[in-house]
Parts: sequence; C-alpha cells; structure tokens
Amino acid sequence: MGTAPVVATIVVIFAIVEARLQVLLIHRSAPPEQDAWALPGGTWDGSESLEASAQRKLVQETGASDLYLEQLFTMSGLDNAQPSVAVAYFALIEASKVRLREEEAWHPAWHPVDELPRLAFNNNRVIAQAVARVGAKLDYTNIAYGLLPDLFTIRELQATYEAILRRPLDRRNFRKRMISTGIIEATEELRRRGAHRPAQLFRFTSKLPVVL
Amino acid sequence: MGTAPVVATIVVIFAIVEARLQVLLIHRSAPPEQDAWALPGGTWDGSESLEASAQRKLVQETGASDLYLEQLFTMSGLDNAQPSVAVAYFALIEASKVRLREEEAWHPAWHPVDELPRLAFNNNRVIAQAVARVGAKLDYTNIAYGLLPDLFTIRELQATYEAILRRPLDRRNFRKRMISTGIIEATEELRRRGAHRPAQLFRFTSKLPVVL
DNA sequence: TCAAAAGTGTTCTATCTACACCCATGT
DNA sequence: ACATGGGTGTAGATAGAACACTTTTGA
Repeated sequence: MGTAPVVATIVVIFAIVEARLQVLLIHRSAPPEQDAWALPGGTWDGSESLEASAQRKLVQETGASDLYLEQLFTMSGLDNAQPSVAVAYFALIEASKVRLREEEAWHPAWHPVDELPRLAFNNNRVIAQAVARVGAKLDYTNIAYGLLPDLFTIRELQATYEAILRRPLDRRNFRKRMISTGIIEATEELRRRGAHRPAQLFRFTSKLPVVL
Repeated sequence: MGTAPVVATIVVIFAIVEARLQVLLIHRSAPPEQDAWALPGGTWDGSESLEASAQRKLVQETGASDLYLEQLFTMSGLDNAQPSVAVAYFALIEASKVRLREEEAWHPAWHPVDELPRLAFNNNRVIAQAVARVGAKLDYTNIAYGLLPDLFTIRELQATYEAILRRPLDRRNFRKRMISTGIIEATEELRRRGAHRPAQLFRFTSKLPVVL
C-alpha cells in the first residue's frame, strides 16, 4: 500500500575534462541528504517520456544537446519516507559545449570519477555502474563520439579511451583498430600544434550509435 | 502535471519447453487490451523493492524459485489514460519446475518466441530485447544455469544454446569451450538412455551469475 | 640541429572454425 | 551385428598483443 509512488529520473553526465573522465555533480541545499553531493535529477511528472525527462534535465544542467543518452537501470527505495522509483540514465557530452550554471544554489561542478566524495543516496554505485557500462561499450560501439568534437586527432581519441579504461593502450594497435572497424575516417585537414609533425584530423563515420 | 504515476513490473519468463525457447504469456480478460495476450505483471505498491515485486510475480505465476532474474529496462507511456511506468525484468527458469495455474481467468501458457501472436502494449518489443540480451549473455556468462536442472548432458546444454541462438553449434567446439571456460564440470554420473553409449552428466560450477 | 609528437609494419600468440572417425550401449 | 547417439583431435584462419624506428615540424 502506501501513498502513490514518486518517479524520478537521474542522470550521470560524463565528459572528459582536463584529460580525465569526470561526472557532473550538484550540491544538495535541502533535505533529504542536505549538503551532500549528488547526481542531477528530478521528479517525473508524466507529461513527457522518461527519456525526454532525462534529456531535458541534461540540457538544463549543461546547455548541451547533440549527445549520447542511454538508460542504465531503475532502482527503488532510495527515499524511505515514501515509495519511490528512480530511473538512471547516463550521458556523454563534449566538455567544450558545456556551460555550467554557476549562479545556482546547487553549485554544479565536475568531479573526476576516481576521486569522488561520498554521495547522496546510492549515487556512488550508480556512477560505478555507468563507468563500467561505458568502458564495456567502447570495445564494440562508437559511443565515444559523444565525448569528442567533430574533428579530432587519433591521440585525442586514444586519450579519451585511456581516461575511461584507466589503462594505457598501444598507439599503433589503437590506430589500426579504430580505422579498420570503420568507426572513424581521416579528413584532409591537419592540426599543427607545436614543434613537431602535424596530426591528421579524423571524424566519426557516424554520429549515431553503431554496434560493431 | 497529471495524476500520480502508476508503477508496474512486468516479467519475461523464459523456459525451454519442447526443445524451444518459450515465453509465458497470459490472456487479458479485462481492459485495457482485453483479449490480447500479454506478459505477466502487476502494479507496484511500494511495500517491497521492484526486484522483489518481479520475483513475487514470477513465483506466483510459475511456482518456481531458484532461478535467474535480471532487470531489462524501464519504459513510460504504455497506458495513455494516466502517467505510467513499467519496469521490465526477464527470468530464466527450468521448465520441469513450473506448475502453471490453469484454473485462473487468464490462462497462462507457453509460447515459442519465434511464433508469437501480436501482444498487448509493446510487449513484442520487450520480448525481442529480452531474447537478444539472453543470447548475448550466453557468450560471456553462465546464465544458462537458470534453464537447466542440476545435472545435464552436454548435448542438452547445447540444445539450450541452440534454441536461444537459433543456429546450430559445433559439438566438439562447444564441449571444449564450455569445459575450458570452467562454467561446467563433469560428474561421475552417467545417463543411459536408449541403445547407445551413455552420456556423462555435468553440473554448473556455480549457480550464481558469473561473468567470463 | 634539436626536441617533440606523429606516423608506420612485422612477428608472435591465442582463439575460433571447420571437419570425420571410433566408442559404448540396447535390442 | 547393427543402429544410435556419445566422445574425441588436428590443421588452418583470424584477431589481438608486443614492440622500435623514421618523419615532419617550430624554435
């Protein structure tokens, strides 16, 4: 029995910031779990789909669209005052497109996934699962497109993979694999940065999800 | 806004029946979608976790415990009379342990996954995703333990894989792989059935989920 | 000319695939 | 003795891992 359940969506927003995989957290200014850091989210009012609700939360928080959004899982019983269900999503966005809303009461900020504070509810577990899922999908999908700009060097792509997987990858094998699977393609353009040979710029062959 | 949302759990219950992968469906005797076949499920009242709710539904419907249950995904907007959320699970059970409740108004019955009628709501899509998920997980987990009795022959195991993947597998390679990954182990026992060499009986080394 | 990052090929190893014959039994 | 399904090994192909030198540029 109990009162009517509350349905909420929460979003794990990932970006590569300062060469590390980071998550967007907000500081809770009201109970429950006041003063704790937490994932952004909000109550679902039924006027839109769950996915649209997560999407909207994300745009609200970051100003970014053109991203990757995927449902993670659903849990119950986070709030023990009343029956509640939380549907978790994760999103991949390009850091440079983000404009955080600093003026807000909850100070949104990036936190490296390997240096998280203790979070409200079970948000630490949610993030851990999201990281695991993204890492697994790097291997057999093109989801990294969500984290990178239109044009990028292979080393930037590799740095992104390494930030997520937290282990070094072999440069030659990485380049071969990325090209041979066909998820990226070379452009004519070059990037010249510093006193060394210019780097070829690449793009994703598709900016929609592709499974290998 | 709108009225308070309804939360439901639904369960895709799989078993190998007559050497085919089948799903348990019930016949809806009341609106919405009266007279259509559908997945078993029910409204969540908040008195237990979502998983417990799915589990209970499953036991209610089949009488079986000792099984594999995993969350699939959550969708919204199935019922357009009011805001609603449905959390889908799938379960793997051993057919011989099941006792269907034939006397009920909704006649629960097994349906082969490749010969489904048109189902209520978007249940066809839910089942398709569940089948895909199970098939993918056969490759790198031991979840097949949910579908088989304690002791089984390798050919029975292979038949189970083939029923799910819907393609033939090589006997020698299958046996080698199952044993070398360590998900099954031989016992001393033999099964003698008919005029031929008896088959060795195997068991799963673990009846808890294992990822390779 | 030097420092710094980009670009490139080959060998080895492990894993997957394909495939055919002998074995133990009940009738 | 024969029909039936159970059990086994090897060779070829494919994919992944390891690894070092040359190229192009800006200062």
